[in-house]
Amino acid sequence: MSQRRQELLDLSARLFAERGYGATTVRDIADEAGILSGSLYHHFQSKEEIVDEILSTFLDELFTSYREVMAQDLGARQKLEAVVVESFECIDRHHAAVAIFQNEAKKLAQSARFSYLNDRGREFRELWQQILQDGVRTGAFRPGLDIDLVFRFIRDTVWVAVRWYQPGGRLSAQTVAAQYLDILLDGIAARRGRSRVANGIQTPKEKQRA
Amino acid sequence: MSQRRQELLDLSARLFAERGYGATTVRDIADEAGILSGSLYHHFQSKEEIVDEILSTFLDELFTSYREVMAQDLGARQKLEAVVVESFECIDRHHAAVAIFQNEAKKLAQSARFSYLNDRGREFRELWQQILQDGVRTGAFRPGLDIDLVFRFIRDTVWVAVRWYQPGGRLSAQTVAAQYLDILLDGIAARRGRSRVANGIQTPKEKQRA
DNA sequence: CCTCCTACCTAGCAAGTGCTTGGTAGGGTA
DNA sequence: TACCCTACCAAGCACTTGCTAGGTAGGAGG
Repeated sequence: MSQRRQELLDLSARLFAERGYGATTVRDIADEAGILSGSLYHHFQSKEEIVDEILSTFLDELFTSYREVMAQDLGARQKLEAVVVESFECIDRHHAAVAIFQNEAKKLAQSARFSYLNDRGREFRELWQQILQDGVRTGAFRPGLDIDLVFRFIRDTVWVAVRWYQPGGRLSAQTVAAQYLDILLDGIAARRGRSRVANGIQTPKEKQRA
Repeated sequence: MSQRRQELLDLSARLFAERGYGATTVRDIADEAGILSGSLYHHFQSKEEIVDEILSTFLDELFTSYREVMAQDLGARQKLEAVVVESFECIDRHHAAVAIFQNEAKKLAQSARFSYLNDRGREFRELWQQILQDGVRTGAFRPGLDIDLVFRFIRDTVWVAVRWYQPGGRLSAQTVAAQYLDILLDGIAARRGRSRVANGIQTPKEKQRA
């Protein structure tokens, strides 16, 4: 993979994230790169190939780290914490790709070329629902949870954060993840007899390093 | 307002929600209506006017009901409950308009015609943050909450539900609202010595009726 | 020196885009 | 009868879209 090609991918990802895939023209991309639109076709076969490569690269990395977490011997609550942290770190590292995925996946997945988006979505759901079910079974999470509903709440809240989260901004991915887990696990209502301070959540990776 | 015009607005809203505003052509709308694209311009001055009317009608109604809630003499927790319920009911009633707002507001708001979207966004944020601040001050919500962060979590989770919520489906807007509030207020973690059963949250309106 | 390769340019095509212009059928009103 | 109004059609214009075909500058390797 040539360096120039990677530059064009990064730059395209930024524009797709900002303006949307459909609203970004090949001329926009070329302008940003300082070349003419036709010259893009020396590097890529089509506009679709660009967004395809952006998304599949990102998804491959995300699911690799998800599977690492799931392979570890952890309780449901720790798995949930680890996966949430992993997700926010992914938003941090692949900000543009996550934004594109959020905004365009539904439309793109209708085309055969992007059918893997549906597969990933299914794997994603099964992974989260397994964590939730395990947690309810072992007593980590409270009984009677509507797994389907809780899954959607978590999924949406985590990933939609890409709309306002800024890598390198006031809040680090780890801080946001910790605060989010705090709300998700214990709620925002006041309560007595229990410390509610952010309690130093660690990813499995960090525990390994320590 | 002619009846035909309202039909065209509803139909356009559906298409904009499904395919996106930019990706829906005036020919798509006309086809769906069984007329030719040029004929649309008898009813509307432009494609922008269509989406403008869809969004402003929806937002006017939403903020009317929000202001009703805020005018009532309620504690922070009840206000939060009422506003969440009101929001989910709004998703139920104006499904297409909410979806359009979610997906297109950011881009549209850049144009002068849609500057009111920014105003609404600001009023929206101030309203929610006031509830959260009151709640922390009066002890209804736990101290030390990052108001800014919590606001974004709530806002995103409530409104992004439009992506999967189906009016007339398995879950009613009230059920979803109740379960969501249950998670938001008390979390999903197991805990002893307190009933965690869904606890019959009522909107102020329902309390008036009762 | 010659050949090849990478990265680009020039010019343009076919298919669409929002929107305009001039016209018409059919119903209500005076 | 004469007129007007609403709701539409027919045709097309100016522009933008993704993409293509053929060409070129400059460096690497024999």
